[in-house]
Amino acid sequence: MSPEQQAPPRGRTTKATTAPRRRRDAGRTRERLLEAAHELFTERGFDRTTTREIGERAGADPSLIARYFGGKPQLYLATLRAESERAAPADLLDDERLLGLLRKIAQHGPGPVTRATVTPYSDPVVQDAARTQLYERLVDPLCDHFTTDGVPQARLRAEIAVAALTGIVLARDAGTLTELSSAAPEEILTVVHGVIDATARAGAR
Amino acid sequence: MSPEQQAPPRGRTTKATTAPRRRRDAGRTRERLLEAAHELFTERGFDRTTTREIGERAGADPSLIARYFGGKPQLYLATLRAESERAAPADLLDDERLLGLLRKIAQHGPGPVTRATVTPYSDPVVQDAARTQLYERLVDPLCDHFTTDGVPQARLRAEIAVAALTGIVLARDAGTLTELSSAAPEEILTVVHGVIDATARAGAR
DNA sequence: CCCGAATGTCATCATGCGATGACATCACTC
DNA sequence: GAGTGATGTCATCGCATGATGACATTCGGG
Repeated sequence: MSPEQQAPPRGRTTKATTAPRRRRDAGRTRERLLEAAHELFTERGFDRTTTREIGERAGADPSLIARYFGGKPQLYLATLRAESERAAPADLLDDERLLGLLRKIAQHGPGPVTRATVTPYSDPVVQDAARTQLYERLVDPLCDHFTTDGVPQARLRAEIAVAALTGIVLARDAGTLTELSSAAPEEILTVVHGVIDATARAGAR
Repeated sequence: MSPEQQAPPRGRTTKATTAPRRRRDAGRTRERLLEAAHELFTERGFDRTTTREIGERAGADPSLIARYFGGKPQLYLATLRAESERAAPADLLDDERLLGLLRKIAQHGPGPVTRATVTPYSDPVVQDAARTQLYERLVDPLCDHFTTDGVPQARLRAEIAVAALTGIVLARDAGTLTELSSAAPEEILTVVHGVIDATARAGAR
């Protein structure tokens, strides 16, 4: 077909140093699979993502998913773990951090954890892992904040705040609500902040 | 196999009156399929629901779905239409109506329209139909309210309010956030109202 | 240089899905 | 009561998916 697809442009690496430069590198392949999986799970959710797609994007054979991770659900779990190591707990009450979060999501899409908030997954293990992440990163920090501020029903209100934020972020990503989807993070920051703030103040006025 | 599965317990209906009592009734079967589909689409979403399940719950053969509706996507569309005929536009700013909405959702689960807000569907026709419903029933009424109240960015804010509400309702249904899921509609009404209210007031303080 | 393990590729299987069409059964009209 | 279209049942197809194992290739150590 395409002339591009010629013989591998291999520089015949003179065997070179016994350096980490390997053409076959399981570790690297594993990483690429993980990355591709994270992207696709983020874009389409767990169910709509196929192992073949993951393999294609990672430039690896789908069968390696089974070999390296055990299967698609285990790959998903690995994705969650990787995400949790990278991301620090977010302070939703800090405008700057909130804006950062919105920007990051606008750029990279909501994470699998976010999606799991509103979409129950088939595999209970997967569902549970996602929930743990959600609490550690969003609910608990906000709940602590509310508690120290003397907000009643701190936990319930924190959960409502996170749920509302999740809805906003996911709707933005889904494109169902046109103006919301096309608005820049800065444009919605004020309102989103107001929403989160309202969960703390409602009724206590 | 099982003794239960004996000859059809047919009461030999003496032919009886020429009354509407028919053993074969396409209209009724269609209805049952529609009901079952609505329930299942509501519980698990479009993708996770199979035509065989729908048939089983409806007590009808799955092949009738193709015959009566054209296929699974068309059945989904019929579900949306049926839902739209039943449900009137909801006024999210009225506490009583909002409570009624929350109660209804707590009882029957969120409708397919609600779910479509945050989960893009594969079929664009389906997605579009869901969006139309969403605007007519929730966004537009709220937007009008905001406009007459002189709220700036009425449309954007209305969309954010609907998105937030959707997140709350779906998270409640998903069971991911424990306290939110177990709370009664009355318990969260105040906070939810505050959230919607906040979309109008934020920044204009 | 050679061997065994690690790594990657490929063909294939089993399963579940939606769809289709052939066939059986019923209901209504004449 | 015979015929005809409507209605329901069943077997099966084609397709996509995740998984599996056989095979090919490469790497690294002896």
